[in-house]
Amino acid sequence: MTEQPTATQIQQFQRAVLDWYDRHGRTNLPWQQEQTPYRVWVSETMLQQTQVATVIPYFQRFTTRFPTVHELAAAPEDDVLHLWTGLGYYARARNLHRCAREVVSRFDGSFPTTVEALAELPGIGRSTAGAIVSLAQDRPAAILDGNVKRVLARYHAVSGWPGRTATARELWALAEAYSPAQRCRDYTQAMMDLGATLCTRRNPDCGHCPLAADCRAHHLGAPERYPEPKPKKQKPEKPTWWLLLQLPDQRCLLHRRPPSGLWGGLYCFPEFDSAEALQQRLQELPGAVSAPDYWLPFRHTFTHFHLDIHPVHVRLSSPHSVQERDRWVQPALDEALGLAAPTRLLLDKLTL
DNA sequence: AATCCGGGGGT
DNA sequence: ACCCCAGGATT
Repeated sequence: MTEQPTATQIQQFQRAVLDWYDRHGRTNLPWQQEQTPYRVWVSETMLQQTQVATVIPYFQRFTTRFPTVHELAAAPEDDVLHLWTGLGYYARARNLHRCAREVVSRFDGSFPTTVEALAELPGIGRSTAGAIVSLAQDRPAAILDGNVKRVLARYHAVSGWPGRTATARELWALAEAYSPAQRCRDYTQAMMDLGATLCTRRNPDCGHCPLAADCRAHHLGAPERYPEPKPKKQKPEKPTWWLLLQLPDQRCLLHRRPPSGLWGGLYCFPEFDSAEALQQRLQELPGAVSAPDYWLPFRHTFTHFHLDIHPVHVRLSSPHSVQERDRWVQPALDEALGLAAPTRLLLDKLTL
């Protein structure tokens, strides 16, 4: 168990971090301009499990289409998922939308001002709530994102994987201990900048780090050993056959997935567990059907398994009536629908 | 307390 | 091929 720092150590730590921030901190990120609770919330949500460079264009499009929480709350869910297409972790988008509606209906469009109240909203946890309070309101609140985890785990040589409860509890205690009463916004931004630019996962630049003098991992000569990696297990492989049904006018049949779970709420090609199951479905289709064209399978890897996708392209002479959840979609048109990355990829190929 | 949820960029 | 990233919800 890591011992808590003394008051003197805390002051040294904060001064070193803030002095460094004044000289080297980042000030030009899109979400640092006009730091409202809404913009901080959207950016923090996008940045969960997603890197800054990837997020920037998504953030720009999203805040242009939805400048305030009111436009977001008023939008159909498909519009929100559409702007999230390719970002992954689509539950984030659904929670964002639900949360916007709650903020508008319950709080008249103004975000709550305490960590506790914020963390009760869908999609906002302890860290994101702390980010909104400290960054948008400049009031004291700790965050514990990947950057802060890395800085603190190294500074105190905290053992264990941060996904373990005991390790997370230690890191949170340290994050709270160092969180200052003044310059809350600058401190939070400084810790994220430190983790993102110097205290990086590999090849940390300890030579320029303001905390190196008292960093235990640095003194051990092995900063990269902290935080400890997640214990890995091998991923199972799952084959799937996707039916790419296309009309003479190029439109394709897409099916809306259930609202929760993998790719929840997104539109996908009809999927089958085997080629035989897909062929059986073809026989049930009304109208003339071309011979199936079996495309080269490709792999889409998730956190926990490999999905081996076997696309089967079939041309259909005329559209048949479809269920409520199904739609005929023009692949070239960027319709307001949420699509998973492999679906977007195949639709692009179908326009050629 | 452990598991689930995407996709991309770096090495 | 493998690493993991500005986490939160669900079980």
